[in-house]
Amino acid sequence: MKKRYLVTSALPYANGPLHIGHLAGAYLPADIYVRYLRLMGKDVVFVCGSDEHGAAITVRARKEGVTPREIVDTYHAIIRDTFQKIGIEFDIYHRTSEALHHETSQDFFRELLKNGQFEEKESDQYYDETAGQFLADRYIIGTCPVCSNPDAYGDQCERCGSTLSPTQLINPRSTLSGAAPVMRPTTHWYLKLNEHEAWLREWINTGTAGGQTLHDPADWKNHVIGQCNSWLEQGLQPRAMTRDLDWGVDVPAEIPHSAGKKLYVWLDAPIGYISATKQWAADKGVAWEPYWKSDDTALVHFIGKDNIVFHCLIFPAILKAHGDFILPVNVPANQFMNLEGNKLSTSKNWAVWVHEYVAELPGREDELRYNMIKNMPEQRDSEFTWKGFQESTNTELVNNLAGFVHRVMVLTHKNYGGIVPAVDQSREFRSGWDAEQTGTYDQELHQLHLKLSEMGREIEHFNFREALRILMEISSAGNALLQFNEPWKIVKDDPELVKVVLNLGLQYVAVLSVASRPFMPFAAARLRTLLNLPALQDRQEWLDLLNDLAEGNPVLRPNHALNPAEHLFGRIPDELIEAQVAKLQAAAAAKAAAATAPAEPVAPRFEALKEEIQYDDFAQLDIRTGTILEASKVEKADKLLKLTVDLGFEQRTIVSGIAQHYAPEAVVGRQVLVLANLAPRKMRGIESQGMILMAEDAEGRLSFVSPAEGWPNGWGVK
RNA sequence: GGCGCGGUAGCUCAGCCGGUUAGAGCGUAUGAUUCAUAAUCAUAAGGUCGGGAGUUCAAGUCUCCCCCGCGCUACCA
Repeated sequence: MKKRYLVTSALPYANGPLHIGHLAGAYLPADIYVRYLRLMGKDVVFVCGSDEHGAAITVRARKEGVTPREIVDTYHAIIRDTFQKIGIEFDIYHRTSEALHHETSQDFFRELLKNGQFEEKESDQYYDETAGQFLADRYIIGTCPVCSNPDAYGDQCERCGSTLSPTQLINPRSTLSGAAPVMRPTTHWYLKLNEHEAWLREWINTGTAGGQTLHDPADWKNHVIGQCNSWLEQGLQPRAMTRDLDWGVDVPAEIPHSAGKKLYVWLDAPIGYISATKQWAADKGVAWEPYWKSDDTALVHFIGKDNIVFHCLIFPAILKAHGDFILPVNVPANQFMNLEGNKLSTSKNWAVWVHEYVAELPGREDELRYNMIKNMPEQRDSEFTWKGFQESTNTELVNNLAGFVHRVMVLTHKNYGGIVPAVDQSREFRSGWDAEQTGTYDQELHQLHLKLSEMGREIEHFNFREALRILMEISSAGNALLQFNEPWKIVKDDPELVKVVLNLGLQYVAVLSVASRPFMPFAAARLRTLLNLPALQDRQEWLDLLNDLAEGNPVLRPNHALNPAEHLFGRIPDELIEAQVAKLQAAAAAKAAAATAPAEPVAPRFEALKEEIQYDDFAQLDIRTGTILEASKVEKADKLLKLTVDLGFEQRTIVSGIAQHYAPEAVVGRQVLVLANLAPRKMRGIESQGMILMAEDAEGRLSFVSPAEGWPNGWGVK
């Protein structure tokens, strides 16, 4: 293992909140890894931050009539808060809008320029002559060539998901002025990636660079290496590192032609890792360089699969081009997590938003973490379902884990008043790991040692699901230990054996209190409290535990007093997941409805006037004031409400087609106008004795028309 | 269109460089048990390893073709 670790998670883009896919992809795995390293006493820094630049943010700001700064401030706060609540514990959560980051990125640009890594190239880009500026891809909309969506963006069509370039759009227009953009030449700095191709190929496939072996490619995931080779085989092309943008890091002003140019995301976001480290070091009063420039540091990037080539090829090329910097020792990219059979989609609002989860299911952070780790998309895309979430919580966390802890605690309280009993370590009993085997105290502690080190090994190799499985194996073995030895039964005949079994059961729980922390930090803390052990401080408690177990030292000493038994987890009732599923579907349906609604407000088209009539024609209508007394839905009718209306001199039953606009309870007490001499008519078996007058607009919205408040019922309208 | 990664029990997923009867958790069935949030433990049933062909003494594991999912990428209107 290396001397120190620098762990990064992909910077979340600050124009929206986090969903479970983000969590499962880049943040939870990193958090597990880092928490484990801390418990092993390693020197580790875990950095992240908001990625706050780019056209998508300015587009959104324009649409909402606010400044880009307001957008990023809002989401930066939400995201930071969400991480904290779900227990993702960064050493620093920075942001790319900080001055420190701008300086760091600009220094990188200067250094690369000085090293001759760039070539200036001219290309044609769309330009808005009215607004007087070049247009980022996002600023151009037009008809999608694939699905004919008239409002596709220049980089992507949000309806069909196609990746586009602005030149593919049919009838492109600028979102700034609405004008058709024109092509105009512009100059940018291109990183000569082609010159880095050879060493990147060797580094990816053999782990060696500059004659030095830096990592073992066998430790990298298949899909990561495959994706990189896919790119390498097509040949790397120079890539623009600057853009014509209005929200980002300026190309340093002293450089000719820099006016109006911003650093493109690849010279911005990943360098955010470095800026964050610098800020952390400054806050802490330590040097940042060893974490980025020392061979005995392991740099690990946690990302989603969409980010592979940038973290495995482009960013390493940038680091190498700069010189001094180390390369990542691994980039354990995860695949994607789907939701209830469909891809997560922000634009379709098909997502479980983490900030909503922590608000709606407070105190259940670990239940989500557990299910996400259990289904983490480590090797391929995986799936989150609310039903699965309920099952994993109820069967594994509540039944197995919490059940085991509770029965050991209860039995100890019942038999020994909550005091850890002293034991005769020579006694043999049935091992929890094998019903056929007898075990001794020493052997069981040794077995726990093996399981704990096995878990550590899996975590070190980014096999978090497997590590979690072993955690549950310890709990199951604990349950079996009780089951095989039946302390509740033998307590009368062989009290000494009961002491051994329960003491050992408590050692299992103590091991769980440490081993569960990387995965379920909140539950781990509760376990420490139950056992009356000090809270974990990330001071190599895992390592100490390994050593103690190896030497046969129990974690909980005889006569140690426990706290009262409490349940570690609570069941998730059916209603809770039904509500979440309904919410998910409603949100998606609302979004779909909004998408099909006319995109632009069309000029209102009033109905043509009807044929002229005489006063006598009007006088035939007997319109009266009335008040709705009762209202109820008509069965098997979507639109109908059955109303009882007071006309002063009598009450009428009136069936009215307003159910889709008004809930029954919302119309009771309402004053209305009633066409009182309309011939009765049966609707859905109910005779309607009149008609409620409503105003209706072009979109079919309805509104009651009524006399002024407090007007008596039964009087005519002239 | 090209490239990459996947397609394994009802469900969610492991299976490294080819080698005894293909694994785990959940679910199901049966039995045991009652300390514990109708929890726990044991046993069993269940898969022609996407389809086809080939290499090999031997293939889920290698090669080729096809189908499906996902990702990256090209090009065209």
